[in-house]
Amino acid sequence: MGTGRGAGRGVVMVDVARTVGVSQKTVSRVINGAPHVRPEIRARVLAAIEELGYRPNVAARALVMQRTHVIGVLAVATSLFGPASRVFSLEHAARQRGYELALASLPEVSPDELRRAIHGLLARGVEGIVFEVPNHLIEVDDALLGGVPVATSVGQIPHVARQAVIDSSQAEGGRLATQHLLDLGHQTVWHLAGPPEWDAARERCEGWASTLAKAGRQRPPVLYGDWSARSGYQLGRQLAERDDATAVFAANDHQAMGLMCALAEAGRSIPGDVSVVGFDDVPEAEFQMVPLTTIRTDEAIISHAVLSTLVALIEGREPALEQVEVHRELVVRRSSGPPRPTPSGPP
Amino acid sequence: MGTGRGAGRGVVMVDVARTVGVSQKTVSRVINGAPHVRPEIRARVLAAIEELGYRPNVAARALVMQRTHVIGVLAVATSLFGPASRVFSLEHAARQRGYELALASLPEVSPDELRRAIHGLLARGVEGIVFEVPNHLIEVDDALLGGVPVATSVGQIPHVARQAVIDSSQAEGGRLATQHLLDLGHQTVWHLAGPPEWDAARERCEGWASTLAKAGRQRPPVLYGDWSARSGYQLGRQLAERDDATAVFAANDHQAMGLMCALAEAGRSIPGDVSVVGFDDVPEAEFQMVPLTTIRTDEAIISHAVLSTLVALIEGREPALEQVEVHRELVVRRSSGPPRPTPSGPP
DNA sequence: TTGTGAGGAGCGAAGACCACT
DNA sequence: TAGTGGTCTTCGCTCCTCACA
Repeated sequence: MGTGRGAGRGVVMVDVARTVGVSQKTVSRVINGAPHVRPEIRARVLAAIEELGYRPNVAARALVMQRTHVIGVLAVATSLFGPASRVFSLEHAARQRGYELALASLPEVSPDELRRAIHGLLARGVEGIVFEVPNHLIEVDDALLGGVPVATSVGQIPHVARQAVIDSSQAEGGRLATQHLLDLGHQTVWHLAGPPEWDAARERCEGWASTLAKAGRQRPPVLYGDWSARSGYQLGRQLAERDDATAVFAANDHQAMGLMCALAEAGRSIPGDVSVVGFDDVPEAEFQMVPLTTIRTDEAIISHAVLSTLVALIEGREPALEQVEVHRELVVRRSSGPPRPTPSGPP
Repeated sequence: MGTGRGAGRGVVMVDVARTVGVSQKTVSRVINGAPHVRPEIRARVLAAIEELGYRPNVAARALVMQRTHVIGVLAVATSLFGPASRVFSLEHAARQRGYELALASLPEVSPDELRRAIHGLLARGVEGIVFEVPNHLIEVDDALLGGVPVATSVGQIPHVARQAVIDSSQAEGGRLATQHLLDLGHQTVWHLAGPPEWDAARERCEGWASTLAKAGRQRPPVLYGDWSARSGYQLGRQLAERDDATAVFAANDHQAMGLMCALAEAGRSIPGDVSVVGFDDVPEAEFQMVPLTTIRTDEAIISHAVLSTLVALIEGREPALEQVEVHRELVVRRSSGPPRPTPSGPP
């Protein structure tokens, strides 16, 4: 049963036309700002629209225009700060450009789930898809996508013709963090990486590795987490046992928090015994019990760039930019400091 | 000129019908699982659909069915953990019921922005709206909503006929937290509340106040924050100066983190000098340098309840439940403990 | 001519109704 | 008379064509 009608309880364009005494086409012109309508008629039409509470029917418009103005977003791990905030800034960017988002957040990260989700998005008539998933998962091709363009900031997707890849140069952040710790006088820097399937994790790791290499420092083994505070804690327990680790760069703030928790538990002081640098500058990083030194990124810029290029592809233009200048900034707080002067002997 | 078409590059139902050699109507029947189609024909139609890569046109379907199956979500403060995770679980709940979400996240919280956002959602043809905003903002009425039903877990909305309010009994969490601290032996409990405009903040505060009252304890003044770690820190600096505050219940984990930061900065130990209890159990609460005692809630249940009732309203049924049994659990970690024995000597 | 408006076709799918077995 | 399946119309809107100032 149910009324089920989304808006305007059956008031349609022709009703507006009739109350004003013009043709339906004229009302259409007014709504779409088309020319050839006298100002006086325009005003009367607008008044009638207001009075009747008329709202255009999106479905009818989409049908005839062959456009839905819907962009799909495929996201995983939306419980994490980064992915979640990216979805919201994508939504914001989309709305600014006259599009809306269709969200598909994957509960599990499997190629099969991904295919299903893509099917779902296409069924909803999306005109483009943004991938916010680790790109090892993305086993897609043009056949599956039905020619719909895609965009991502997580790295190139194979076998897809119409795609825009935004290189957000995450490595730069890794360099900043690592160099900061070296500048403080640490011999070398350990790294709690994110999952290597994530492009962002690989790039941050690469920035770390290259900085160490350039400084001619020895590179400790990479410890891989999964972005969670828990994984940071678990890896941190290993690190806490060895006293040659005086500086650690964690791939995100939550892993850094877990690390600090493990260090505190082991009785190691921050930054006295171990300096910690995170990545993201989540709002609460500043207010940890030891305020966290971290890398701040303007994620909104990346989202806007991703959306711009995708919209360009959708509208048949060549995407303007593929490299976006992202402002990355080191925010120094209390979790990083110079190493303790080494006495000649270990404890 | 872009192609702009969302799916299936122009393959429409008639094409499927022609390749099989049946009428368009028969294909429609197969797709919608309608009766009166021989299994053999059904199989051939399905095969043709697969082969041609046919995808139903959502706009056309929506037009003729007078249904969009879109539910709007109006959210603010999506940078916070709570609102963000609620949006995602709403999305999940909606998808399970065959609906999709249209998201409108408000950058600023003003009644004017809210009206604009509602207009936007209605223009997108939403069949119902979920409010995830502090309810003091919600100045709406049926005229503005055009008769679209609403649902919320943030409290009753005045002047709206078709609405479902889910009472998630947040007060219970406040009681659990406060009682826990009293049970540990604290004389009384301070409260860092959330912004009083939020129903959730008021309820948690009420749970705290009533527990103190029932125990016959003196009630310290309420300190109001804004959910952020920063506000927790600022209020915490005030609290850190007075040594009669031995136990604090913060309205969410992030305020609790800020509080712990301020306490640590002031040299007060946790839980030795001050016990802290949060609310939400964000994933990193367990891995703070002093792991945070907090209240865990199954937010997903609330979201599902909100969506169920809204869908019931949309489909013209009477909503089944308005009160939902939410599992709230005290998670005891290291940030709470017994008070230090007072030097003057207890009785 | 140059605005300014009306009328009609059709987008893709589903429902009412009819025509065969 | 059931079960099948086809035909025609309709949803609300935009574009095209054409009529009138």
